[in-house]
Amino acid sequence: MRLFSLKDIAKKTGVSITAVSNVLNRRPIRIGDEKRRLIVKTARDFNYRPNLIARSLKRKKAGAIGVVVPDMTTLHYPELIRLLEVKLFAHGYQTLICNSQDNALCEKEHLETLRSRFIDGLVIAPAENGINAPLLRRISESGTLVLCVDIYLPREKFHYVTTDGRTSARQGAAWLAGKGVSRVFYLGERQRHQALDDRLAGVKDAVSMSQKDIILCAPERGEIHERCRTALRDPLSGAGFFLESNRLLPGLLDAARELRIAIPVNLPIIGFDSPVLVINGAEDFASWRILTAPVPVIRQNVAAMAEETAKYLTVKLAKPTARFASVRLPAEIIFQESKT
Amino acid sequence: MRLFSLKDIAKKTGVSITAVSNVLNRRPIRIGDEKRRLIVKTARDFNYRPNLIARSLKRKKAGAIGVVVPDMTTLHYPELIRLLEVKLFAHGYQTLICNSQDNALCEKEHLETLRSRFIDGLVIAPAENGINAPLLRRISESGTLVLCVDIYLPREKFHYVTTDGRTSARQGAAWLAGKGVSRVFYLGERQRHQALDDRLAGVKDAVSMSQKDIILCAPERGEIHERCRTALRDPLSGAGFFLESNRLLPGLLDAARELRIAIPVNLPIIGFDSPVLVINGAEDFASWRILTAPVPVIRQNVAAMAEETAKYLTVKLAKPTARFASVRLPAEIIFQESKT
DNA sequence: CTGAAAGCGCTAACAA
DNA sequence: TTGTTAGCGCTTTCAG
Repeated sequence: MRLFSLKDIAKKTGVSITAVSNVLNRRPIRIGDEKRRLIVKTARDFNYRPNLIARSLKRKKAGAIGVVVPDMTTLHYPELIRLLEVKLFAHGYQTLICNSQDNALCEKEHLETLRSRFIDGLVIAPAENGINAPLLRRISESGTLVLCVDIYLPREKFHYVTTDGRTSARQGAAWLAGKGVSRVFYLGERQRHQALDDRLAGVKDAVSMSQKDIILCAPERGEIHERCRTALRDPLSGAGFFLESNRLLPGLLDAARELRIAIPVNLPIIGFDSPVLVINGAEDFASWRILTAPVPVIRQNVAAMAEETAKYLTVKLAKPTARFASVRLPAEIIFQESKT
Repeated sequence: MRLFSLKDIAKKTGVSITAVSNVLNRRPIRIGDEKRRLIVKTARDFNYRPNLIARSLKRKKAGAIGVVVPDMTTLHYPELIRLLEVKLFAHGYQTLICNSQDNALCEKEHLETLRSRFIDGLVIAPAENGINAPLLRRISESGTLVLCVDIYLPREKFHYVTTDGRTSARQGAAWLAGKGVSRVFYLGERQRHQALDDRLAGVKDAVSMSQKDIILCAPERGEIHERCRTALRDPLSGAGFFLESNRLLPGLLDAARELRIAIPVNLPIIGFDSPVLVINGAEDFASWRILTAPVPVIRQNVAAMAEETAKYLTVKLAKPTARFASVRLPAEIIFQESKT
């Protein structure tokens, strides 16, 4: 079944297709009030919706924004995407969300597909530290707005919206030092990118670290458990942990539980992102109980991130000459002391 | 900048556009091996990608699936969407994910937009108990495959993939009874739909309930806290809670903590979906501590849900005559006894 | 002011 | 076997 088209309305009202198009698109074209009203009325009566595909083909713009993230279920991405989707839809843009699974090939496929759909803008948290940067450059040069979010590529000219990880990490590490921690372990992701390196740099700014206290793992609980166990077996006077992301926390808790080290009382910790404890069995539960008091959290401002991203896109798409600087948003440190 | 088009290739190779189209689309058309190779080679050399917009306009199919859910950040939706996206992309479909915010108007807007983009299929967890069913019917009649997921509309003819909530709820409630619970409180969502009513029905199948022990709240922590406090103030010999969804758990824990009722030792509970405890402050932490042992969880099989959904779409799109029955997937009850 | 007409890149029916 | 051609529904230019 066909949707109602401009032609149908033109036929019904006895005016030209052009006239209908002009009226319905509110173009500043003079036309008789009589006709205008008739056109608007018929369009409404028949619930006319422009065929966005035909329009895109002609305009070479789809009214859509592509969003490519490594994983839409972890960290702050779900929330970021949700906020973005709502804001962009309010501005008349559809959002095409893609999972790159932190895999450059997969990301490339998605980018090519998005491109051949004429997206107007692309928001990306690049996979594998920007291997696809050349492709991104081509996309950008072909007229699509490219904006990095969360993960940015320092050697590329793309604008970005991210968190000022270095400053917050410095503050977080300083807090650990203030708690009497003399040996800071840094627990981070094996797969690196600039935004993560910023955090590590921030910690190094605040406290002196030996290379072997930097533990980089795949975000896989078993591996983290093992690496942390090894680290914690040493006599640990004055030890503390800085977590690059609290999504690594479960593994650390597993290790602490095994070694019967209560956190944070016997091992102060601090990390990025709110700890999310999913109870999927008695094992989980036992590990969570090793956390005996609330720990401070470095929380990124996801709402502001979405806000800035949406603003950049909508403003710049409406007025390509608008100037923008990249944004590094401050994170907030929640020093949540127990009040029990 | 324009992308490479069929015409460009035709010009470069000196054959007709049709020939190029046929070769590149692997249509069973006889053509000289010489030419075929040349075409394929030039296409690859210039990194040709078909203009999907033009193709959609012609075919009236976009190679895209719309997915509309009430909220893509809560419950099992993020995981479901992720799995779907990966599977569908592997089959050559792009996924358009939309948030209806459980708001019929917003949902309607999204549906209209999706429709005017010629999606091939629509996966929807309908908002507000299916107010937009007539629109869905129109979409279905206009040739777009419509499939309900998670939330289904019993009075409509759309196929669906959901969880057999009634059976699992019955088993869960029976477990409570087995634990010596003689008075089951049912904590559920105020906004109803069939899949939720199924759970309530299941509980009623297993235990007799008085109407006033059914507590229906907005999924808002403060309100839940208050309602649960009221319920728990009565002398509560033999009380237990059935949670329609463990996303309501935080409010219950707040109330239990206030009244110093340890869960589950003094108040057995069971509920749908894995409990997710986000620590966003000392208050949260204190409330989570009132949970002193693991509790059983009724876990929906999200992977199977995504699997069935993707299968339905891909098979039925490839072969519209294929017959399918709606699916009610069994949930799994995780009786996670503590081993500490 | 108004409308006819060209064409976006692709597909498919039809000629040659 | 191959190529020509007529659109898909919309926008936009250019005559009337």
